[in-house]
Amino acid sequence: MMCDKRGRKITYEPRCGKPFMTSGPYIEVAVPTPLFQTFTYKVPGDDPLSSPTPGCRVVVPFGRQKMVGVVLGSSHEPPNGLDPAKLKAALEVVDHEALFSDSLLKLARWMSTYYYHPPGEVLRAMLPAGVKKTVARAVTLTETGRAAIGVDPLLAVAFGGKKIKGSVSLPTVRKKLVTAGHDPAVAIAAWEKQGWIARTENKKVAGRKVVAAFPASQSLPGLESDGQESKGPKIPDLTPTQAAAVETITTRGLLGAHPQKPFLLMGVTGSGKTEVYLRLIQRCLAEGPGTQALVMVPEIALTPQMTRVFESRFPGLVAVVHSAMLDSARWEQLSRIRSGEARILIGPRSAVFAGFRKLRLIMVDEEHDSSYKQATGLTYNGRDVAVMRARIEHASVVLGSATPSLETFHNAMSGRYEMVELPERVSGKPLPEIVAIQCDPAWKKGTVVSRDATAQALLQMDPRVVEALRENLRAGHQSIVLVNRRGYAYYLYSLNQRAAVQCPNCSISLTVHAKTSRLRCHYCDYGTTVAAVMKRSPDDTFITVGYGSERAEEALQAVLPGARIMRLDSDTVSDRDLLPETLKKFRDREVDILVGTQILAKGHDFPAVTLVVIIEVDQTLSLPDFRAGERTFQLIVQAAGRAGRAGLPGRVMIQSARFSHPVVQLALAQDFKTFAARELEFRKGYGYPPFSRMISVELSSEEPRKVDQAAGKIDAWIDTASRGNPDLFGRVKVLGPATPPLETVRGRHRRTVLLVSWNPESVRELLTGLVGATAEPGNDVRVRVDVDPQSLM
DNA sequence: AGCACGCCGACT
DNA sequence: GTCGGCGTGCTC
Repeated sequence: MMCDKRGRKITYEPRCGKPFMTSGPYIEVAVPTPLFQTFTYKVPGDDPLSSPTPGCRVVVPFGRQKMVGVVLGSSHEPPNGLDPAKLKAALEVVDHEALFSDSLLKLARWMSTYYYHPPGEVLRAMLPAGVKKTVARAVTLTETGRAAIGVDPLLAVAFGGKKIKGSVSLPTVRKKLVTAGHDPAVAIAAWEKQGWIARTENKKVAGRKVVAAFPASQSLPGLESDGQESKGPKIPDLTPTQAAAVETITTRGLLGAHPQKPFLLMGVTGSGKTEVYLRLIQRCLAEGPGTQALVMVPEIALTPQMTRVFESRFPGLVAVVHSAMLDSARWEQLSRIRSGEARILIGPRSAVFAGFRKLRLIMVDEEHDSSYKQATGLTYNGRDVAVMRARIEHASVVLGSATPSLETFHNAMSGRYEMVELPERVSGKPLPEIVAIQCDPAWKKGTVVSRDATAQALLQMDPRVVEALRENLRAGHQSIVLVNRRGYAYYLYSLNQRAAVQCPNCSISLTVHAKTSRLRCHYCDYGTTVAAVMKRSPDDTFITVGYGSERAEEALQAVLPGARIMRLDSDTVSDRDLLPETLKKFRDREVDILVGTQILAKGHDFPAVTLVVIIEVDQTLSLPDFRAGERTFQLIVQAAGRAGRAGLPGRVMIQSARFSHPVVQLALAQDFKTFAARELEFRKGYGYPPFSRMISVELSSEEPRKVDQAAGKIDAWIDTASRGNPDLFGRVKVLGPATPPLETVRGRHRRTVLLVSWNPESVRELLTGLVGATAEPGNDVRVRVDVDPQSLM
C-alpha cells in the first residue's frame, strides 16, 4: 500500500475489469494528476459502440476541471464500490486510432511501478512536447474588459502589451503577471469579478489528433541484397570483426528467438560502431514488410552530420527528432513513424516512446552517456526504458559504447546481456598513446584581480602542450583542447575570507565569465559582476583560480596568434544554431583548434583531428560521488578517442598535477576491463550499484528549518520503524537523512535519504512509510523520488 | 497538482 | 458587516 504526501492511501490497481481486453460501457482512464489511481468513466454519449480503444485520449470531466486522459481499458462491469449512476461520462474522444499502442501502455505501467510515478503523469511524460496540454484554458477579454484597458495597465500587459490579443492562454497570463510582480490568482479573480475577462477554452485543447495510418510501404529499393545498391552512397567494407559483430547480432538477435538477451556492443573508440548499426538496420528492414528500427543517441550527438549518414544510406525512410525542433515538426516526424512511412527513427531519450508499428531493433549509442537520464520529474533512464521496451515488443536491443556504464558491463559479465566486441579501430591503427604531462604547481597559482576588476590572463598551459599544438598547427592538422569547466576561471577567491565567492542560492562557487568579468552560478543561473563583489568588500583582495574554457581560448589565442580557434561549451550549446555551426566549421577545417568542455568528448567524428589535449580533467575525481571514478575514466578515454580516427596517427596529452590515482593510470592505458574489474570490486564492497538498486529521496524547502524538521521526522520514523520491522530494514539499507554535498540548489535547502536494496517490494513498502512520515499538513517540504540516481551530489 | 469549501482577522 | 487568508479534502 502506497500513501501520498499527506499520508492518504494510494490505490494503484485499476478497479475496473481487465484492461486491454473487453469493450463495454465503462472505460478506465489515466488522468494526469499526481494520484496513483485511475478513474472509471462511462463512454461518451453512453453508447457502448462509441467505446474508445485503449491508448486513445479522451477529454473527461475531472473535479471541476476538464482533462485529457488516456484510455487504459474498458469493461462491462461497473467498478466495485462505486454507484454506476454517479459515474461521469467522458466528454469527447480525441483520437480515433490509439495514440499509445498496447506495448506502450505496458511500458507505461512498468515505468509507473519502477519509477514510483503516477500512471497518468507517466503517460503525459511519454507524449511529445506540444501535445502534453491537458485541457488548456484561456482567458478572453470581454467588451467591458476591452474598454477597461485604459483603467488597468496591468490588463494590457496580460493581454500582450502593445498589441492587444482577444484571448490568451491561462499559463501565459500567469507568467506575465508573475514577471510584472503580481499574484496571478488575485489579479485574475479580480478581473473576472469586474467582468473584464471570461474563462474560455482554448481551441487547440487536446493537441493534434491521430489520423488514419498509411499502409506500410512494401517494397524497399536497394535493400534486398546485402548493400548492393546500384547508386547512392558508397558503403565501406566491413572489417572482419565488424562483420562478425553484425553476424552475431543478426543471427542471435534479429533472427533469433524471443525472449533474447540485450547485446552490449563494446567497441573501442574509432572501431566503427556506426557502420555496424547501419548494417543491422539494413538487416532489420529487409526482415519483413514494415519493420522499424530506433537509434537512440545522446542529445549532443544529434548533429545534422550524424543524421545525414543515416539519411543517405536509407533515403526517405529516416525520421529524426531532437529538442531544438519546433513542436509541429517533431509531431510530423513522429507521425511518419506511427504511420509506418518512416522505418528508422533517430532521436534522444524521449524517442523511446515513439509510436512504432513494428519495432524490431533498438540501438542505444554511447549507452553510458548521462544525457539518457532525465533529471527532473519522471526521472527515467532512456537506455533502461529501451531495454524494457525491446523486451515488451520482442525486439532486439543493442547497447553500444567504448566505455560502457558499469551497470551494463556487469550485466554482460554476469551473462544477463550478450557481449559483442570490436577491439580494433577501423583504421587498423592502434589507439593513440596518451602522454602524461605532469604540470608544475606554479602554474596553478591564481591571478590577483586588480582594482578595476580585470584579471590578466596568465598562460597556464605547459610549454610542452603549447609546442605540440603549434607543431600540429604547422602540419595543417586539427586539435581539440578539452577543459573541464566552462567560463573564464574556476572561481573568484577571497583572501580575507579564505574562500571562494559563493552563489547566494546554491552551495557552489560562482564561475567567472569572460573579460566582462561577470560571475555566474552554473546551477541556478544567478549572475553578478566581479566589480560588484569587489565594491561590497573594498578591503578584500580577490584572485581568480584555475581554468575555464573561455580562459583557455584566450590563452591559446595569445600564444598561437595565427590559429583559428573556436570554443564549444554549454554556453554556446544553449544557442540553437551555434552548436551545429561550430561543428560544421570545424569539420570543414575552417577552424584549427576547438576548445571546450566535456561536450567535445562525446562521440564526434572529426577525421582530421590528430591532437587532443586534456587539461585538469582529474579534478572530477575528488567529487564526493561514487560514480566519480567512472565518469573520469569515461571522459579521458572518450576524449582521447577523438584523435587519429582516420589514417593519420593521433596524439593525446593530459596535463595534470596528479597522475598517481589508479583511475587516471588505467585511463592513460585505456584499459577499460581492468578499470571495470577494479571499480566493480570497490562497488561490491560498499554494496553500490550495480550490486544494488539505489533510490534517492530528496526533501527540499526554501527554509532550512523546515527541511531539518522533516529530516528529523524521517529519522524518528526510521528509528521506530526499524525496531518494529527489523526484517524489512534487513532487506533495505537506509542511509540518511543526510545533507548532500550540494546543500542548496536554486535556493532550496536539501536533505537526502538513500534506499539501497535488491528487493523492489521491500523498497516500495519502506518508501511508503518514509514518504508518509514526511507528510505533515502544511509543511511545504517537497519530496522527490529518484530511482537509479545518476549523481548523489 | 489544482481547485473549492470553510472558517477566522483587518478593512471599505 | 465582508474580503480574503490558507488549512483540508476531493477528484470516477
